[in-house]
Amino acid sequence: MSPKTLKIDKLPTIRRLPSYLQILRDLSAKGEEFVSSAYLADQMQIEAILVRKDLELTGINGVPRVGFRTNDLVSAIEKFLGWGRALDTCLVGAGQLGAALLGHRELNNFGIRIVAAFDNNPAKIGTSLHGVTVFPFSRLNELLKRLTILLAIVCVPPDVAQSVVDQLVQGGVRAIWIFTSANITVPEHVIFQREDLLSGLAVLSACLTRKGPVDTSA
Amino acid sequence: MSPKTLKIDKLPTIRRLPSYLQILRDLSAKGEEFVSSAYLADQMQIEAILVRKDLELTGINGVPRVGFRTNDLVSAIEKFLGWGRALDTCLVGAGQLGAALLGHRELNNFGIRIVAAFDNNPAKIGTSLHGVTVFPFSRLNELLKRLTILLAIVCVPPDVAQSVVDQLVQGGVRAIWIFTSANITVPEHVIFQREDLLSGLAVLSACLTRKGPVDTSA
DNA sequence: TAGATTGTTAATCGATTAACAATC
DNA sequence: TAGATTGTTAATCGATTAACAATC
Repeated sequence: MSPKTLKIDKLPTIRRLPSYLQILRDLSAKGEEFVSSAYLADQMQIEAILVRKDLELTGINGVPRVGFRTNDLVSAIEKFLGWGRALDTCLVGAGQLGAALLGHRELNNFGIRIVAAFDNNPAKIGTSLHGVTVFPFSRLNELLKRLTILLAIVCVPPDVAQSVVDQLVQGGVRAIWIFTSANITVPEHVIFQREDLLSGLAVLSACLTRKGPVDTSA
Repeated sequence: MSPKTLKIDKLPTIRRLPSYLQILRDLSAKGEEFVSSAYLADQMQIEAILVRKDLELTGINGVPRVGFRTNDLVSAIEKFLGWGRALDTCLVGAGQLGAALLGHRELNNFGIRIVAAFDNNPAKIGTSLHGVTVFPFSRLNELLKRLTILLAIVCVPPDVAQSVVDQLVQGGVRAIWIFTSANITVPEHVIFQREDLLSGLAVLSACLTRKGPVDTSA
């Protein structure tokens, strides 16, 4: 019954791929031809064996005593994630968080290109944020189809989130990345991923509390 | 050797606690005295048994045939996370993302209160963002100590991230929540949590790619 | 009492880690 | 060749799920 937010194999590994990619691109830019699992492990602050396991997923074989070919890993990861060519994406809800995402350089360097923004704030409609034009919600359906957008980023207030998502689905969107903590449902064929900022904070404050907030020893 | 980003028990459960809390507060506001694991499971889109396992961590016992006392759960979770009383926090880097976090209502309803912001942009220094004054970096150390800030949120560009973190540690900060994807190290006694936006997107695009981007069947 | 829901104990599943063989 | 690093296979660990007893 319960739709399960997203059921996919090797989730932890996939979540780490963008970090690998970032490191690998840096190395590549510096002209480093090879990289060892030990180096990546150090950068990622995980164990080397876990790196090797993760890289298995890319299908790239390393060379004993030498390491992995940096460029091969870069392209394999990009391919695995479908980030080879940037995916056209739209942003719904161009408030402060939405605008921050539009301007987020890393985001636009990795996998997606935001080609349109939607907001119902009259002051924003028609303006351009980080080079992306803001359209009213009323044009959502038309533009989704014209631009064949498969992935949408949603940053609207909780009370309109479900309605926005419904419109996106109607417009043919296949994947939704949502930053609103409302209870959303989508049809079977649509995938969605909620980004929950609070969960990271929870981990941090739980640790802080465990340690005792005023433990002043080293 | 490797410092391990954060080693803590029941991590997945802790990450879910804020979502529970949100739902429970809503129920509480509506005057619902009891809640069943089945209801929570439905809202969270997970299995009921997992909810019961999660709630074990709070130490609250349910009543067979009736459910859990909503208010008891709310306070137990708040207590567990140390969110009973808001923790004074500062924000370093009041760029677009930083400003968005400052204005993020949920964040300020849950566990933390941002009492100061720091940025080196002269145009921002001395102004107030969402009611929080922006100070220059040069006053970091002084204010951290005066305000006894234990937790800091970092939204600065990668190239200054380590230096900012070092200053925070020097100023007595014990926990750092960082939104920059640079390789950061902190001393043993400081905990930090990196928020990696890209990892959520990776999951989404990996799924989208697996399904085939133009699979137009139902 | 009967029945719904919790709590407990065991089973399963998957991720991480360890040990070591393979290889350039 | 010797040695460093990968790849493989097995062990461990922890999270989720299942089965069912306990209880109001």
